[in-house]
Amino acid sequence: MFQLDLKSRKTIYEQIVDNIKELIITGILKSEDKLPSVRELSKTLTVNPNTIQKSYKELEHQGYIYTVSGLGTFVSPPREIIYDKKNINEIKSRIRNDIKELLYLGLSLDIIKDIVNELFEERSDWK
Amino acid sequence: MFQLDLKSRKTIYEQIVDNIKELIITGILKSEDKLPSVRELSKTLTVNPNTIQKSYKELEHQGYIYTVSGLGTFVSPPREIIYDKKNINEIKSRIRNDIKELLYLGLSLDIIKDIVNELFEERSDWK
Amino acid sequence: MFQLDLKSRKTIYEQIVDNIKELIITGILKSEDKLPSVRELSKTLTVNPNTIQKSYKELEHQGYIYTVSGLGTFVSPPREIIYDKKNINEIKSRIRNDIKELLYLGLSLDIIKDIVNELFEERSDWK
Amino acid sequence: MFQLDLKSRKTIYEQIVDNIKELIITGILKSEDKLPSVRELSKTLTVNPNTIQKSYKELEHQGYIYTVSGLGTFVSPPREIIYDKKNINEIKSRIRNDIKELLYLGLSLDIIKDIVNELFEERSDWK
DNA sequence: GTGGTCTAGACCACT
DNA sequence: GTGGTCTAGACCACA
Repeated sequence: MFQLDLKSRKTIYEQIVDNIKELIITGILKSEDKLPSVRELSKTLTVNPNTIQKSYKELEHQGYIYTVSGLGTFVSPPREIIYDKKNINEIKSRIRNDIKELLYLGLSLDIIKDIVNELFEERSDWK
Repeated sequence: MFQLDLKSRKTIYEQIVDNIKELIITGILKSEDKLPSVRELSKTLTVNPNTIQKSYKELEHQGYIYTVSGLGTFVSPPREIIYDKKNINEIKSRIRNDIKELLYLGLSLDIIKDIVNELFEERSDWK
Repeated sequence: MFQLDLKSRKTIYEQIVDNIKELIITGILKSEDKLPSVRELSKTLTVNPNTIQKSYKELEHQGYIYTVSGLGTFVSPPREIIYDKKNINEIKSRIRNDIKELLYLGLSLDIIKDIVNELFEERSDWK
Repeated sequence: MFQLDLKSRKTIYEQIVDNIKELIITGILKSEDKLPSVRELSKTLTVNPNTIQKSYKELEHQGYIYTVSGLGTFVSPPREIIYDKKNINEIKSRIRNDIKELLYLGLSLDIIKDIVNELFEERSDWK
């Protein structure tokens, strides 16, 4: 399904959340698909079940998945994903700061644009 | 100088690092300017001196400031800031994550491109 | 594991850094080995946990170890150690200073060369 | 005479001691030469007189210079420089560790030898 | 006055 | 249990 990077500064639980989000966004996991059970994923990732549990709860909270007790956990239909203007502005502001920092490091605007376009390329195939 | 946001999820020391970095990047703090002493900033922010020192060490580590023991802490000249792939890749990776998050939020790639281009417009006049 | 020398002019945290580095370099601590937890080492050395943590952070910073919060601290695989000019130049500069000091002590350049060659002999068999 | 590097991690007083030592070793300052007065050097280096004072005391303690009150400070004749076997072994051991570290960083013995020889070249002209 | 180290002890999030 | 942050307060060396 995906791999964890223990050396990353990200928490394991954050990585799981991000990875599953990514799988949903990219369409690898589709609406109403069943996610692996907590125990199952716990085994395949060799990670404490509590950690998986917590990740699922977070994803549920964010609207990406839902749980039917006794049946399992499933991917939510797309419409339920939260669309939040405040949130978008926060992210925009973070990107603004990163651009500033790159400029400060001596990169030219053109080079920075290239870098960002590179990032867009990474995504351009699947959406 | 700046204010801390106690409600933020960021740790105090991270906030201090980010704020000072911002002051340096925007040119409000210039090369060879003296930063407030550990104790001084500690008082004005009502934060423990150890926490300030940790922030200063992190900034020093990142190459933004340097320290003369017994004299104080100063802003590094811009060229000395570590201009290496590691640093740039870190920022690149931050932007990558932000783009992902925008996608999670349901924005299309084209809209995100527009947003980023907007940010570039903001800068195109002053560099 | 190792012992601290309270008489040394080196600070405690420097001694810890140097000792652990030595254990890693000599291969006594191998890649992916778990280091003692902060609290554990704190007890065995009868040193404050903060001091241990500072040492661990410094080692992480230098690329010798990595940390998984909640799990523990581990030895990095060798390739990941920051192999860059900065690191090597630092060591080079240390050796330069040592050569200077030997000259201060009245040794001639030739005698110093002999001493260094002796050190190379020690290694020539095992690498 | 020489320049201080404020960005260095070395203390100012250490730098002064090292620099003057170097001048004596290289023969630029010769036996019985008069050193600048504390006040004078204080001005030319724009450094606190106490710092100069302390440096001179350290150099006197190590046998490199001597003071005649009312007259000034002078370079000691060469024979008085302390020759200390214990000290030499300590330095040797430091170099051994540095070589180990370079090996660990992935450099081959031959490359390390080249590096060290480079350092010897730096000195080969003046002794 | 400056930064640097260290201790003791508390609290938090993650596993 | 693990590491990470933070406070309070002490002591040191250097300028």
